Amino acid sequence: MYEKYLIQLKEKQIKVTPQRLEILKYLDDHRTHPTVDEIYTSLKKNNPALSKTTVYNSVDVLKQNDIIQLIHTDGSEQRYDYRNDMHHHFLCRRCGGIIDIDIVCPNIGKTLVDGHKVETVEGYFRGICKTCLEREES
Amino acid sequence: MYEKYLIQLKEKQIKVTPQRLEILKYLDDHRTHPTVDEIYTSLKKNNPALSKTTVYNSVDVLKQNDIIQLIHTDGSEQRYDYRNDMHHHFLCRRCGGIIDIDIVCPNIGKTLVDGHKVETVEGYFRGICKTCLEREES
DNA sequence: GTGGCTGCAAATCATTTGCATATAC
DNA sequence: GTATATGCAAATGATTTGCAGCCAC
Repeated sequence: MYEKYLIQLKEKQIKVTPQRLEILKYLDDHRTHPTVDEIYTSLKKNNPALSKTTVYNSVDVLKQNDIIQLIHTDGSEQRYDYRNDMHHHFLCRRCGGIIDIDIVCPNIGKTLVDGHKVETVEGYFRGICKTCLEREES
Repeated sequence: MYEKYLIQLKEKQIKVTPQRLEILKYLDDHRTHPTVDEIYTSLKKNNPALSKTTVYNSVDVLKQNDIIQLIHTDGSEQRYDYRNDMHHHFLCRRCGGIIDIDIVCPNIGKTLVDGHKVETVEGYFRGICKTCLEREES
């Protein structure tokens, strides 16, 4: 059950701890781009000794090793994404949901934009998500 | 000297105060996307009575009235941009600079992406800026 | 066995809030 | 004159840090 995550950690030569496995699994199971507090509150139910510091430390290690990525929404909190590939996000102003977007922009592949060397691009699309639109129509 | 900013405020029927004019002028003169603290520290030199709360209040009013815009970089601070039109930003990981980018992505104009209604798009390009690249070559 | 990880408490830092005074209109 | 803005101090909330004990390897 945790094999998949265990392999991910071993590959990057990160020490395997139950907390790290739980956090990684949580992010894989919850693709809603949770905050540290959401991860902490959920996992604390099964592990009351869990510390928020450990969640901060763990997501940081996972991010540094390119296993997960940090996304920057407009909120005051940092959110994490199990995906580590380049993609974009849609932020719904109605329900607050954050949805992965996989469209490709021709400019995005460019090495140089206005003379600057581009390494990564993050796009944030804002508006009303599909689900909220359908709810409004009815 | 402050005519331009006075007109901007009057047009939106926002009360004109010296603090608001100074903050607006500061943002127009400093296109580096400053933080509230940077605005506050700079303006305090000529107006020691200035309060940081006023800076927070003012940028908020200016943002609500679509005179300036808030940008979301990876930092822990909110940064403001005198421009209010849709454009993107390049974040240099070498010098920390934030540069306006005006390229257009065909997908960005789309009303619908994956069925979601898009209203605005913010693109964050990360890498090494032109100036830092040139410095490295020498 | 040992270095790195965990968990707790205290510290930090950007931002927000409450409220009395001052000011724009 | 009145509603709104300013400025101060205190509160908040996410994140970081210091440190003692624990655990993965």
